[in-house]
Amino acid sequence: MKKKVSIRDIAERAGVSIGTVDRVIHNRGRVSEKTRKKVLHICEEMNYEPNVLAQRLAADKAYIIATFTPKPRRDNAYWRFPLEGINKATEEIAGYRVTVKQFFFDINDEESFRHESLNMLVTQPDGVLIAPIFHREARDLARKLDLNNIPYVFIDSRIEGTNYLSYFAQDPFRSGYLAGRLIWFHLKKHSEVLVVNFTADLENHLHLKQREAGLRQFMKEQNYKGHIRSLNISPRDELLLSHKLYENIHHKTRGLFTTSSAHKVARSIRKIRKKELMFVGYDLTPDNVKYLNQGIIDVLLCQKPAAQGYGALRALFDHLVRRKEVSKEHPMPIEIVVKENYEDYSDI
Amino acid sequence: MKKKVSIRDIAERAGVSIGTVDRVIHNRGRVSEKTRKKVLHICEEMNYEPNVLAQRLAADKAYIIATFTPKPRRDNAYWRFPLEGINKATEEIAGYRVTVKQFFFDINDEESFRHESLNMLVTQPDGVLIAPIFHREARDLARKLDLNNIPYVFIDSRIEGTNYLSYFAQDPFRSGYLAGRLIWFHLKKHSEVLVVNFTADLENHLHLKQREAGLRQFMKEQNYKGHIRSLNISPRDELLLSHKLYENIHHKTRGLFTTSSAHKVARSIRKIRKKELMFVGYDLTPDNVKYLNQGIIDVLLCQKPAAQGYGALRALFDHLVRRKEVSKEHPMPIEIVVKENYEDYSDI
DNA sequence: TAGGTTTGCGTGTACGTACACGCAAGTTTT
DNA sequence: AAAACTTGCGTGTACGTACACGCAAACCTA
Repeated sequence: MKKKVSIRDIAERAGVSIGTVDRVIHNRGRVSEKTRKKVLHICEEMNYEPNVLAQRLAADKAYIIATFTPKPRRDNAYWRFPLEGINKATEEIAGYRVTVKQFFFDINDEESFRHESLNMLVTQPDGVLIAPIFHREARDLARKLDLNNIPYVFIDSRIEGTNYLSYFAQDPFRSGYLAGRLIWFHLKKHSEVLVVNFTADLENHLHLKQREAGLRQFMKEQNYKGHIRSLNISPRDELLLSHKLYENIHHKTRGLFTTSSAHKVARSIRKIRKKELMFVGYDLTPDNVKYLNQGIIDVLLCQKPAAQGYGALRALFDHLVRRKEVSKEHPMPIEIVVKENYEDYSDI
Repeated sequence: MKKKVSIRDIAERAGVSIGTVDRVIHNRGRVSEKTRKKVLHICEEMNYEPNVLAQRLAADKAYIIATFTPKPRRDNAYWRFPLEGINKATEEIAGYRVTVKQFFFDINDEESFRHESLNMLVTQPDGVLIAPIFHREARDLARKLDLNNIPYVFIDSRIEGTNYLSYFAQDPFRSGYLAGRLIWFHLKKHSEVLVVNFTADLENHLHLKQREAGLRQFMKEQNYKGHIRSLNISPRDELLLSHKLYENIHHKTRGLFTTSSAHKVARSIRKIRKKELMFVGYDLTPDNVKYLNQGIIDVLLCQKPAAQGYGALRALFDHLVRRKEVSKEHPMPIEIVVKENYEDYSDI
């Protein structure tokens, strides 16, 4: 194939040294206007494109990317998945002089977010991946990063009004809307649907609220006449869950939608006759998958957490190292997972 | 941060020259067993990983990758998608001295496959991506490539008994099995299911046959007592389709499964009352999506054709350029697509 | 006008790897 | 035993770019 032109070729043709060409290309100044024009013209003419390999090799800069996510724990298996994606991307970009440092905070403790974010900042990262669980604290962190001109990417959700490089998250309303469709397949004319929100403060977990809103919107658009009940229950009252469910599920109930922690609801309703009930929940955690396999849960909506971690890290890499344009928006697909295809989603 | 170890570091620690380390790493021989072991041991110990950039720069080889897929046409929109994935991957690896050349054949003409494959071979590609539509011809091509030690990757399906580097395709049986589950959600005790195979020769399109087999297997395992009809119709008899469908769909029919060309069936049954019928088909072609949006088709199973093209090209890149181990098996996930999330699948 | 600064350019080394070559010591062939 | 290989290793150059350094000539300052 036709050989690529190098700055040496340019230099030769222009009758100058490669140093001069280098200065022109990088706008380092100290070149006469006449020479500059000439070199640029020849670059154009010979269709010069820099050799990325040689650039990176010569630049020899070691990048540091920091990740900042909730610490995965037994009752919080979900956050292992983004880490898997992060680890995969880390492996792939090994050899490019990029160091990825992982930092964690406690998902139930705003203070740990503040504290650990400082630990992260002192490593002087060149880019940061953030799961902005705590709105206010995450916004403060974003501001600091903006001040220092450090690019950052959000996963899971995003903070409006910040200057993020990109985000990778699912639209909660749309996913609820889709859940509506799935339950709809199974409904009869006079059935009922039960929505379970497992949280103490629905207003502080807007994505759960939006999931429910999406489902109700769908039913409304279908002119569904049956009743849609909501059951909001705090994690503190977990012991009451079983009782509450029995109270709210009866022979007309043909749809069940949990906006989080599907496995807890699944455990409670194990004994209810199942073929009658279309049960849709979220996320492929091991606990949830167990009940999916048992046929208690029918569908799990997946937000591809591993892909989020993977994509976000690669976005930072593309931006920092490869200097490529990165798309600012990355709405994650809403994956429909049933017993028969959940294996497809066990890896990234 | 900790500097990456180079072969120089290895050489220093081992008390040999970098040339020796190079010979060990590349198995060029002419190194005493003792030295070899020592160097390898130190590589392990220092966790040496080659710098891809420097490797590529030094090798200074320009790779050629050829792709060989059906030419996308108006009645064959599907094959645009793999190309999109191929183009995306091509962009990503631009700058690594890799040239991707696309070759096409006519999906209805075995002769064009043979002919174009020769055109492809004369470019002396270093790796090939193949859509093995014609079993016998594809096998011949694979043999030639094997003889010349040119690695190749299959998409869409694979030819058993060949020495492919990797494949990216969906398991047709499993996808039919999954379709069974989806239709099952909608069935009543005494309903019927209709399966439509749109082909002249089911034996020559085994993946369609396997899709149907998967569905039947699922129903069998559920102890489904209702009837499952099969309607095999040749594309030549397309005009009869409408009539045949009316003949085979009646008030008890609550499931409709097309193993291909869903849009043609959809067009024919537009006028049949719909809410009663759960219609599952394959592939997100524009025609199919149109009927998905109109509510005629309920679910499309997607085999991620763009991801297949993308993954296959990257696999070749990883193998040739990055010399990384490539997984031989890449079963594609079976994506469940409904009206409410099809947009998520419009890009890669 | 001596001294300093700026402008404009070339040279040299480094990045990490591949590979051709060379050379001494040991081994086989004639 | 001389000639011809083989084994085991080191050296040197190339890949294309970045960047520090150096050095004239031109320009400015006091």
